[in-house]
Amino acid sequence: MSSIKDVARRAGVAISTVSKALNGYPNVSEETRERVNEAVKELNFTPNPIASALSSKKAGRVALLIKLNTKTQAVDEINMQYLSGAINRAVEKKLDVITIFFSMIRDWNAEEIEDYFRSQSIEGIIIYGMGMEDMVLHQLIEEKRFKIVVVDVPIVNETTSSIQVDHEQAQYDVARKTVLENGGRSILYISGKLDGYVTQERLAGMQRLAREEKLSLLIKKGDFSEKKARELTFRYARDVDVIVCASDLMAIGAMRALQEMDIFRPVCGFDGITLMGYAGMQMNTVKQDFYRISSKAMDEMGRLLEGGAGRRMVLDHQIIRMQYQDVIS
Amino acid sequence: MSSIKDVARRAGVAISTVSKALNGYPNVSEETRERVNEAVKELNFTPNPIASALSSKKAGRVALLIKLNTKTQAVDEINMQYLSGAINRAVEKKLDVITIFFSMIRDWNAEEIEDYFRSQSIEGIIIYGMGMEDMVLHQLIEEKRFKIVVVDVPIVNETTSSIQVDHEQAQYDVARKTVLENGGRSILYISGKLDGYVTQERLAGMQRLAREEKLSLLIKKGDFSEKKARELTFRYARDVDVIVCASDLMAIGAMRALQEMDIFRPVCGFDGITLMGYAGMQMNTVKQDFYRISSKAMDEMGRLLEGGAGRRMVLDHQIIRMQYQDVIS
DNA sequence: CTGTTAGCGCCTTCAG
DNA sequence: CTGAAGGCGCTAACAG
Repeated sequence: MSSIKDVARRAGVAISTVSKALNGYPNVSEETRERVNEAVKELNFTPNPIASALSSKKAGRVALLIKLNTKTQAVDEINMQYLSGAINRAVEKKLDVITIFFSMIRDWNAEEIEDYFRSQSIEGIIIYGMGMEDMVLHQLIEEKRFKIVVVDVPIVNETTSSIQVDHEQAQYDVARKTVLENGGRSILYISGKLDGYVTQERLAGMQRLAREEKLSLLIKKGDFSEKKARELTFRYARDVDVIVCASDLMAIGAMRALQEMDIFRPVCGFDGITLMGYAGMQMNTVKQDFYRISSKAMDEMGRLLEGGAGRRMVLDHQIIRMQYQDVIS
Repeated sequence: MSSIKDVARRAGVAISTVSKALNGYPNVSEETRERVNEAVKELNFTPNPIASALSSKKAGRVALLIKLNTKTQAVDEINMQYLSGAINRAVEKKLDVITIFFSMIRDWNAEEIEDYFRSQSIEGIIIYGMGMEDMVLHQLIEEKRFKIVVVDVPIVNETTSSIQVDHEQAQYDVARKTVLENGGRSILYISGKLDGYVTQERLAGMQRLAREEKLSLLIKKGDFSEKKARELTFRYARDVDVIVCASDLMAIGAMRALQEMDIFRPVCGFDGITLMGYAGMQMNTVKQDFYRISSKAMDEMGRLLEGGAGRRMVLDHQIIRMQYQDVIS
């Protein structure tokens, strides 16, 4: 491993000059810059990021904080999309990324969490799947000691940006399409967990549609659980014309229940996960591009780290019809 | 952020003494150790891993190299299990982990890959999903410049350990159970990609069973593709009594084809993924505990980093019957 | 058992 | 535009 010193000697310049040349400082003549670059090539030199971080006090490390659903791995594909989107983008931006699972810090208080991140030289955190009940995370955001990007949570401050699709509009769109395609005046809406931010937004979208289209709306809490959606469907499906679910998983549960009841009701979901196809069902759903959302989140993190202020970002969504053919390979 | 210097002053000892006390060196009196610990508490001190890494030249960083299946996200749960198993274990062992996707380094040559890892101060690599065709990875292993743990690839040298379940035996077990439960003398075996290591092992297990039980065996290449398994089933299912697939995904494809053909043949899979349940099928499969495999891989990495020699590790497996009830939440 | 002294590889003023 | 010098926070011999 050659060091910057070797490069300096090889190029016949001082160490500091090499540093400047490599880091694109303006005050280096084109000639020396070239000489340095040559030396770098010849020695196959790669700068040591550890030394660089220590010296400049900028590690450029960001943590991806992910909440794994322990109940079902069916939605792992969402997290995997999040991970790959963020990581690939981070490589391009030369940021260092570490992945942290929620379960690890679940029982820590805000101070412990902060210490841990500090001890890991982490400057930024991208948070996926945060709920209203995650008090310590709220605290972390409020304290503004880290640059934070929250996905699907509408909180913004000087050091915090938020990114998400418009859940209200998306829920409105997918439900509207489903109702228009199939007809029907009464709807069973199976919502998510009440402490989730997106739950409220999606619910609002559904309510707006009901208001505008003068539909009767029966709202039940499904907690994003396939099982609950299944039970709710058994109980209420006969009384309504259409079933709108706040997640694909619940939509699958509802659909299965309908099959067992041997009655038909149009169902729509939310997320656009592959599983949908495997479950052998066809239905409308909202396709969120998790990979892209996460890429953008990392871009935004780059901005924050460079001193930008927090802001709100809303990405677009699509309404699609998912089926088996789409997922088979 | 207080530094070791502050702690030293506060405790009234030298910097190096603090370092020794904190890193559990033996030659520090109980008394000073206590004083140091107190000072640490009072100052809320957390050691700076960057400085430590630079000084000791041990970053303790390991990379998780993961091959994402771009065709179907249905198996993301496997990778997610791998990731969480390794990461959680790494935290306990105070190792730094970064995740790297195969796609990123796909077109690099061995030297570029090595430079990249070096530049990232990575000392160890855990490789998931490596195939025989991945020449650069083989080169990386042979060059022995990194500590490597390969999952599901039986290669071992001084700096490389391998870890996996006994695929030969597992395939034998699951196929045997399925044949015994259902009867039948002729088998269609839908194998994986021929350039995969596990493919060969599983095939060998199937062949051993056929030999021992005097079964007739029709072997077809399914490439781990659900679609291919589906096509092969349409074509050959009528001629056999049982269908054994080298992966759950292919088993699902086979099962669906059978449903469309409206004939029954027992099918068994391999992996034990949740999707199996969602597909609404019941069948025998091999349950691999990916989380545990990955934890063990990280343990083994710890051993290698401390100077241990590479070795082969084989974990146990289970034969289970997976069904919808098992996966619903 | 404790303190002193060099660095680790790089960045960053500050003179020249 | 270039070079010298002083750290960043910590570890690791080596003296004492």
